[in-house]
Parts: sequence; structure tokens; C-alpha cells
Amino acid sequence: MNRVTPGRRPTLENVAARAGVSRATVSRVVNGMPVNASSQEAVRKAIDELGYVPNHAARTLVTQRTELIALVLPEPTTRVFSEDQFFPGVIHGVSQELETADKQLVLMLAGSPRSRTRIERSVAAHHVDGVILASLHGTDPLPAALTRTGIPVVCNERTLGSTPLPCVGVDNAGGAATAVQHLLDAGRTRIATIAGPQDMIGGIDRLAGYRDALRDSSRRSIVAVGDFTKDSGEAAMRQLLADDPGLDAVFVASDLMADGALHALRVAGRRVPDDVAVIGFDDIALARYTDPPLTTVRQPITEIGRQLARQLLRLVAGEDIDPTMTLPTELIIRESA
Amino acid sequence: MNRVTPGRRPTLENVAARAGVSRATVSRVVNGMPVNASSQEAVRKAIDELGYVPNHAARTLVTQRTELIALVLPEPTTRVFSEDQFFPGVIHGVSQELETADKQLVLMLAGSPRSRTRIERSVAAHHVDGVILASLHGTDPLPAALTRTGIPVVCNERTLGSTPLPCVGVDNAGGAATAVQHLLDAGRTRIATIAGPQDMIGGIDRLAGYRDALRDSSRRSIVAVGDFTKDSGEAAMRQLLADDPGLDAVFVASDLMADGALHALRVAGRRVPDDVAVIGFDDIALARYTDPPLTTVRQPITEIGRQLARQLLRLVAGEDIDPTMTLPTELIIRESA
DNA sequence: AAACTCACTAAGAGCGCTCTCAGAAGCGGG
DNA sequence: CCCGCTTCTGAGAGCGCTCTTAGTGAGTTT
Repeated sequence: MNRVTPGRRPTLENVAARAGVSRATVSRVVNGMPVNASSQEAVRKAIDELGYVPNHAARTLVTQRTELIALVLPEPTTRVFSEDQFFPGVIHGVSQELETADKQLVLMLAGSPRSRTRIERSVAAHHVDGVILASLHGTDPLPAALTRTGIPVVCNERTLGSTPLPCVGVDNAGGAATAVQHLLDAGRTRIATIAGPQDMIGGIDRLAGYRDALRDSSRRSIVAVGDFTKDSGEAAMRQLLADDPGLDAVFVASDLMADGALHALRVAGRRVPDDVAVIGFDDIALARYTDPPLTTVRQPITEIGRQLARQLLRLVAGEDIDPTMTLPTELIIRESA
Repeated sequence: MNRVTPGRRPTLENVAARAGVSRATVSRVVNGMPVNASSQEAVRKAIDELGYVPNHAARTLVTQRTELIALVLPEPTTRVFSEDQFFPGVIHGVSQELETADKQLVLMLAGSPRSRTRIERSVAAHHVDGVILASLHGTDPLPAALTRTGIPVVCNERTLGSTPLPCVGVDNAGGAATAVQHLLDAGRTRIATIAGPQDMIGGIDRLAGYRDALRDSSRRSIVAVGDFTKDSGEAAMRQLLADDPGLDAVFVASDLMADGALHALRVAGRRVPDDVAVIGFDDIALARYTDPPLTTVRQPITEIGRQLARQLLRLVAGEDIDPTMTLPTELIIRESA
């Protein structure tokens, strides 16, 4: 029975019959392996006429490759759907790179415990060839669980937990230090910081960079902690002003918090940058529109996504990679400092 | 050979051998069909001990279902990675709904022509069970191409082209009319609008709603057109002020454009809402932070995503659905009008 | 006690593809 | 003119699962 059953998609078998060759030959043509020109032609013709498209599941079953890459996002964090555009940027970079490799992107939001179980099951079932993990908190058990499945995993920012994972991050400490140095160079003397959450690499390292730069200059550190949201930045700024009304600069660990800080400063009657200089971190779209436009440390978000995908693809292909990759940041000078 | 080959994942066969039953029985247990309690127990035990996870590809091959749903986003539009948070919201809703149905989300960005071909091929290969199409421009050939594959497709906003597609949208015209009515009720007499692009449903219908409401009140319409971006809103506002310096209200077809308009008004020395009242559309996060906070027409973005997924799942399950679904909007009154 | 029903389970045939392996065909050299 | 060599092609065996079709044994009826 090699007739094309109506209502059913044509198979390799049908194409082979129509072209007068064997299944194997059709398979070779489809996969670009060397085949006699005349059969090649016959097969192509048959494929066109039949509108044949290879069945993905059947291919996966034998090759053991799904051509699917999962991007796992920890949904409940403030970042996923916040204004900072971090995840859209990463998605953009990842999907660019996957496109050139002809893989598809499966988006998995790790919100509820239920969804985490689902993700683990799905990965264990070899539903995907590899996993990109984004911005997990230190205590998260997901990396360990996924590593156990044997599927390649990469992560943005190094993991805080005990499971070491290949990762690509940005030079948080270096970027922060550059920002603080810029403030020092401008003659600022009482430089505070609004740090991010201390259970995330970004929060920790940016604070460390701030401290490093200040220590070198033997000035006192003045620290408040936020959670990367605008509101928390505003609150932290008020706190700092209360603690040290004489501060003349503040390095803020995220642009969103910096926006909040600018607000608090305005309310407190301080002029930016005249009275207080402000530098943010991230260079999100908003940074160009704050009042005044925000001087900030840019992190190459799309590039992070791209490299994440590239590293993972290497792993999937069985190549060795350098387990840590750090991308440079860049100080973007606008008007707030 | 029913031994578990090392380095290879256990199969149904292995589980069956270990539990002392047939493959079919294991399959029944896995799929929750009625099975004798004792064999059930034995099978569960064997599954646990072996760490068995069903092979997805094999199952797909026979059931013809992939449990995958594609979300196709037209990448080059201004919206995908802009600040308006539309797509993140839709993704959120979609993935919520897919989670309850135990399906996975495949994200496809339709940017380059190459990527569109890839999407078509992928869908034609039955790589996914259904497709959600978001915000396509009227001239896009993708809906027609996808419909041809026989895979269920739903779309947000009705399509402008010739291919009618099941869709879920919001009451753009109604929302716009409500906003304009609110301005009329407040005694405004010269009400302008900044419309969105006229090749997108949102742009067209919101303008239509504005016109409807104004026609009923027999006032003149004053129209400028933007492209949903902040900059275009600012430019359009300047244009309107030049055209009719006496206007006392403006309905803007998106919050992002409204933010730009507020800026232009401030620069022109008009007070909001005293001199000019402003109403936006969307109710994005930013709307609460503009100066003054923006009165706007909220569209239930997450709910759109949820309903999109729900409609598609019905289609995939072979059920009939009402091809058009319109969700209500809500006027959120803040300080700009 | 024999016949018959009923609830399960076992066996086996695919699903559509890849890939190994052996055989066919083409080709120059002895 | 035949043999060994290379290059292609075809047949067939799976990949791991579902689902239909028989078949088994226990329980019920007459």
C-alpha cells in the first residue's frame, strides 16, 4: 500500500514509490547526502508533487535528537515581566542563534512547584536537547535536578548553589567599579550605593565592585539594599538620604531602582547631577528617558542570549567548552553623572 | 534483551520485564487506564526503581500529537521588545493556560523571510499541534500559509487579510469611545486623537471608536497618526498643537505614545489635565508612573493570552468554537483626565 | 458440572524515519 | 576478457511507544 491515503500526509515511502527508488535514497536526498543526479531529480520532483514534509517525531525517535532547546525562566522573580526588558533581550539573542542552528525554542516558565516538576519531567523525557537556565536564585534545586538528567545545561550568571554549571555572565564587579571610579574621578566624595538582592549574583557582585573601587580610594561605603524594582530603589534612596544627608553620589545596581532613586531625590529637593550624581546599571530603554537621562553601565543583554545559545549548542554537539564566559560592560555617560 | 543497557534510558520494555507484565500493561499504568491493583503496584515499583520516563518522540509518532503549541510573534514590529510589555503579558497568559493542559510553548519569532520559511516548514512537519499568531500586519502571507497546513491556528485581533482566522481581540472601538465619552462628559470641547498605524487592527478600530463617539456629539475630529512608539507620540502631539492650538483634550491610541504626548505638552507649556486632558490606551506599567499618572483604557493582556490558548486548545481537541471573541476594556481613571 | 460471561492481560502490528550492510553497477588494469 | 576496486542503491532491522485483537482465568448461570 504505497498510495497516499487521503487525509494522511505523504510519507517517505510514498515519495520513494513515486520516484521509483527506495526509502533510503529518498532519505539521502532529504538529508543532503550524495545521490546520483537522476534519482536526485526524480526524488525532488516527487517531493514537490506530493508536498512531502518529513515527520519530525519519526526522525527524533531514531536520531535521538529533538532539535528543541528549552529556555527556563524563573517566573516569580521581579524580572520576567518587569520593565527592565532583560528577558526579552535574552530571548532575542537566544533565538537569533538558534535560528542559524535550525533549532526551536521552548519557553518554560518555572513558577509554581507544579511547573517545576513538569519541567524536570519534560527534560528527563528528552523532550529537548539542551536547557538554558536564566537568573535562578541561589537556593534553587532546579539546576541539580536538570543536571541529573544528563541533558546539557547552561546558565546565565554563575550559580550560587553547589551545582557548578557552565555559564555566561557579565563583568558585574568590573562594571560597578568603573562606575564608582567615574564618580571618584568627577570629584565626588561621599558615594553611596543601592545594592540589589544579595541572593543573586548581579546583586552580590555589583556591591563587591562598588566596595573594591571605594576601598582603593579609602572612602567609606554607604549601602542600602533593594530588590531591583523601582519602588525598592525609591525607598532605598530615602533611607540613604536619612542615613547620610551629605552624600553627593550614588551608584545604583539597576536602572529601574535608579529611576526610583531619581524620584526620591527630586522629592527631597536634590538636583541631579549637581547635588547628587547617579549612575545606574543595565542600560535599559528607560534610561534614556529618565529625568535627567541616566548615566549607566550597559550590559550586552542580547549578546548574553547569543553566547548562552552558542555555548549550549557546542555542548549539545559534544564539544568541550570553557565553563565560564564573562562579557564586558560599558559605561554609558548621559546626564545624571 | 530486556536488560537495561547502561548509558541508555530504560524503556517500556524494561519496565515490563522487571514488573513481570507485558508492555501493554505498563503503557496502561502510565496512561492511567484501569489495571489490576497488584500489577499496577508492580509496575509503579519497577518504574521508580528504573527511573523510567516515557519517550516523547515515540509517543508522538503513534499518537500524532506533539503536545507542543507554537506562539508566533512578528519580530520586526515595534512591539515585541518595546516597553509596552504586550508580548510578555500574552506569553504569560498563554503559558498559564498551556500549563493546565500539560502542553509546552514553542516560541517562534517571525523576523527574516528565512525565519518565516522555517516556521512554515516546522508547522507543516506537524512539529506542533497548533499555532497562536500574534499581531500580524494586514499584508502578511503567514496566516494563509499556516492555514494551508491544516494545523489549527488562532490569532489575536482579527486578521486584515483575506484569510479569516479564529481570533480573540479586545473591544478597541468600544474602549476608545468610552474614553472620548469621558472627555466629553468632563466638558472638553476640542478633542483630538493620536491614532496608531492604520495597517493594524488596534490602530484602525481605536480611531473608529474615537470618530464614533465624536460623531454622536457632532464635534470635529482632529487626527494625527503615530506608530505606537513614544517618539511618534511626541511628534504627533507637536503636530496637533500646531494644527489646533486650542485643543483641550487628546485621546492617544497607546500609552507609550501618550507618554510622548505628555512630554510634548510639557514642552509646549500646557498643563495636564488643566489645559489639556490626556487619555491613553493599554494600561501598561508605565502608565502609573507618567507625570501626571495616565488615565487610560486597560486591555486585559494576560487574559488575551489565556483565551487565545484556550480557544486553540479547543480547536486542537476537535471542538467547535465561536470564531471571534472580544474581551472588554476598562477605563482606568488617574490624573491626566 | 458444563457452558457462558466478564475483566484483564499478552502478543503483535504498526507509526515514519535512519542507518547498517550487502549486493549491483561502473571502471580501469592485468 | 576477467578480476578487484570504488561508488551507489535497496532491503531490512530497529527506534519506543500505542492500540487492536486475541486469549486467559475467574466468576456466574443453568
